[in-house]
Amino acid sequence: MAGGTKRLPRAVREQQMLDAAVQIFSVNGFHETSMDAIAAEAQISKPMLYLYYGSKEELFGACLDRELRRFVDEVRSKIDFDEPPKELLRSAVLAFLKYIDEHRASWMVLYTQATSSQRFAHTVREGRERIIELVGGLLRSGTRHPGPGTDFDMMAVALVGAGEAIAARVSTGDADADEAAELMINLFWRGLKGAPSESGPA
Amino acid sequence: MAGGTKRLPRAVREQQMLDAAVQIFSVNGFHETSMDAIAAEAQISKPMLYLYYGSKEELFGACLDRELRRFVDEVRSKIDFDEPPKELLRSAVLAFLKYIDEHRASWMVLYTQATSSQRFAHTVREGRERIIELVGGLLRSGTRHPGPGTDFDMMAVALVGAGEAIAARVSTGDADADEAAELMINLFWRGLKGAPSESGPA
Amino acid sequence: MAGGTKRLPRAVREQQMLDAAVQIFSVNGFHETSMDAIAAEAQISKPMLYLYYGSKEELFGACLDRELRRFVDEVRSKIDFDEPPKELLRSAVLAFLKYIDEHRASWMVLYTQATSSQRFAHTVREGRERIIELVGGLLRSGTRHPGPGTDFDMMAVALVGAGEAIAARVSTGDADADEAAELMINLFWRGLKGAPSESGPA
Amino acid sequence: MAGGTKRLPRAVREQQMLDAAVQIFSVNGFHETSMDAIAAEAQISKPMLYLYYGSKEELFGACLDRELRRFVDEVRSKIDFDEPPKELLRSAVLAFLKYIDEHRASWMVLYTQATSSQRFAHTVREGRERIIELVGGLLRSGTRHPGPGTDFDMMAVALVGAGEAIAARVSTGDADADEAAELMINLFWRGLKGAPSESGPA
DNA sequence: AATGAATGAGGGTTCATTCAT
DNA sequence: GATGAATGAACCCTCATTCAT
Repeated sequence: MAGGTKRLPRAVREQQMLDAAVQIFSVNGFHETSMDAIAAEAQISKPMLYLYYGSKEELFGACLDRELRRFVDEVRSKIDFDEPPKELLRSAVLAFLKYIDEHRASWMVLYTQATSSQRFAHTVREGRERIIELVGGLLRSGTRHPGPGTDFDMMAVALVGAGEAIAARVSTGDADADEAAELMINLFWRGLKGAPSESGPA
Repeated sequence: MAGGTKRLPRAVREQQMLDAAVQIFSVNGFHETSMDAIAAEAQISKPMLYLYYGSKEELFGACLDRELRRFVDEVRSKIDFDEPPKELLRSAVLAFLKYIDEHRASWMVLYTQATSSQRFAHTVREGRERIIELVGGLLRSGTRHPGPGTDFDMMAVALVGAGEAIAARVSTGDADADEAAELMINLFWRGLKGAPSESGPA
Repeated sequence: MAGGTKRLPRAVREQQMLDAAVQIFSVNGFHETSMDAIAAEAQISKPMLYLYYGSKEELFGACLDRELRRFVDEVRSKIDFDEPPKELLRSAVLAFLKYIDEHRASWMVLYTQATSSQRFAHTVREGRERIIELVGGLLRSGTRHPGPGTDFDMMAVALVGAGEAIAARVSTGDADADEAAELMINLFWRGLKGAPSESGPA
Repeated sequence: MAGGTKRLPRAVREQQMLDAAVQIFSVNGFHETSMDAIAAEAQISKPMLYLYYGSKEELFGACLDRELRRFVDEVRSKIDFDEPPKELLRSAVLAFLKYIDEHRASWMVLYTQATSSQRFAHTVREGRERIIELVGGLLRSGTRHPGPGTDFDMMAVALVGAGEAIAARVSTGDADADEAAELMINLFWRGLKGAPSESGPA
């Protein structure tokens, strides 16, 4: 027949499927997405999905893995550890928010979806931990004389959490990536005391 | 008969059901929770759930409503707007984290679960907005001479996001509520520059 | 309390319930009617229905019995066996169609509903048989010299069937009871040969 | 693995399912038939029913459509409009009753069942109307000099109604198709006056 | 006499998953 | 290599029916 049956190398097929899966998962969420829908979006048959990924969960996991890796790689590539700390922080925050801004549908929602099922807490937590470690490292390396009890990791947790929240606003178009980055940097660098007005609270 | 099957007034049963539903939903998530499981947990029959709440979605919505209201009420009740700003901030952060700490299973996971289904984004978003407004108000009222472009709401978004991230750590037992509160307060009040060591980054 | 609990003599209650049941059954059909709906219509509680009628089926049966009896009684009362046959036939047909016309919602639909479940075939069939016997008797008594093979009962079956079909038209307002009666009488009395034109088919 | 589970082309399965559905629906009625029962009768799994027909209602509708079409086709094919009117009438009545006689379980009960749910009144009414139009056309074309007020359609309604009633007797085995046809033809052609005895009523 | 509270049982529907071709 | 055909297993929901008051 003319239409459907194309022979594609494995790698291409895999990406094609992941693209479709990410797309549909990000729109409908894990549970509300059917394998039929993904197969339809990928323009292949369902058994192919199972042949390549084994199960819906594994497919979703593969989506998470790819997107998280892409995200980490992207952000890593945008920062230069030789920069002075403040620039480093700015670069990282900007890279983070820019990535979110440019990959709304895929990453942000997928990230959200993943947290919904205990089954993927592992993957997401790991991804988030990697980011937190990255940020924690930034903080540690940027601090000349750290106090003995300074919990850089927990600070990184807060930073990343704030980043995610701001990112959610960015991803919905309710905030501008650049402005939000500036705000975050100021906020974290100088704290509430160092609000833009330079006057600070009492 | 032992003691299970009692005639209870409507109000009591309602709470009993909500308690069970919150418990199970928080552990398994919305989609992975069956009405059977909730009924079993509440030690009642399934039709009762439907008689009182109409559908699984409505039941989940009722859970959300109750927990969010409780949370907001609790935090609100713990802060005193007449305190000086720094104390105010401390009170709020502490109240927030304490609440999470004491209602791990229920609130935190339920909060997370709710974001998984597009259908409840509304409710959760509203709840979160109420909190953000609360925090935004704190900031506004605590700042003597705000700069003209100070975006208190976006700052509140960041703070709440950071709080949620820290809260997640608290809720999993990976952080102590009091210590985490202290860290957050310092972080936000003085920024990274004013890290506990008082020495700050380069 | 003020409102609900009224003491009514048994007979009154029974009729009140049957009225409600007939009303709802006739609108929604047997299977699509819930006992709740009937109780609500009758403004009593469900246990009362069960106390008086035992089950949904028995209640429906009671409805059928009452309506069928009323119908037969009504038609019987309108015809006078001393009239000449043609007048007798006219009276019967008219009484039949008039009754339908005046009890559309109740009888016609209930009659229809009843045929839907094997369980009530009995009651309905019996009722219909009584009518058919009545009509068959009319025919028999009206025929001076019946042929040996004349199957008056089967003729009555046909008459009643035609009557029901016409009645359905009457009950939906698509036919006028008087005109329809005239047509039926002519049709049956003279057959197609004796159509109104008096000319008849080839 | 005896021989049940075969891969069958779509068209074959469709008929197989309809056959089973007609069979079970006709015996138990719409509401009292479960999809499980139909699936069991068709020796397939329930999801197949849903894959092919979407819902119980649609499946029932498909049954109705097929059976009504078959019926109309069959009766139409058995009559020849070039015959003289009386023969035409006889052919039609015979074809009608023969069809019923040969398709008792399926058609007659299905026809009856369909009237039980408001949802299928439409389909059945349409089918009946088609038949009535057919008969009305027969009458019209068979009458040389119709009177101005002759309501052939209403006469057709009566004829079809009588036919259905007779058919019910035939379908239960309480009447012979041929004898019943003869009776109907005589009755309609000559009316009660022209009863078999040729003597007629007073 | 009357009812609010409660449930056992079952039906329609969907989906992830797997054969057989 | 690729797929149309098929299903087991659950899940949501409803309803006739019955206690306990």
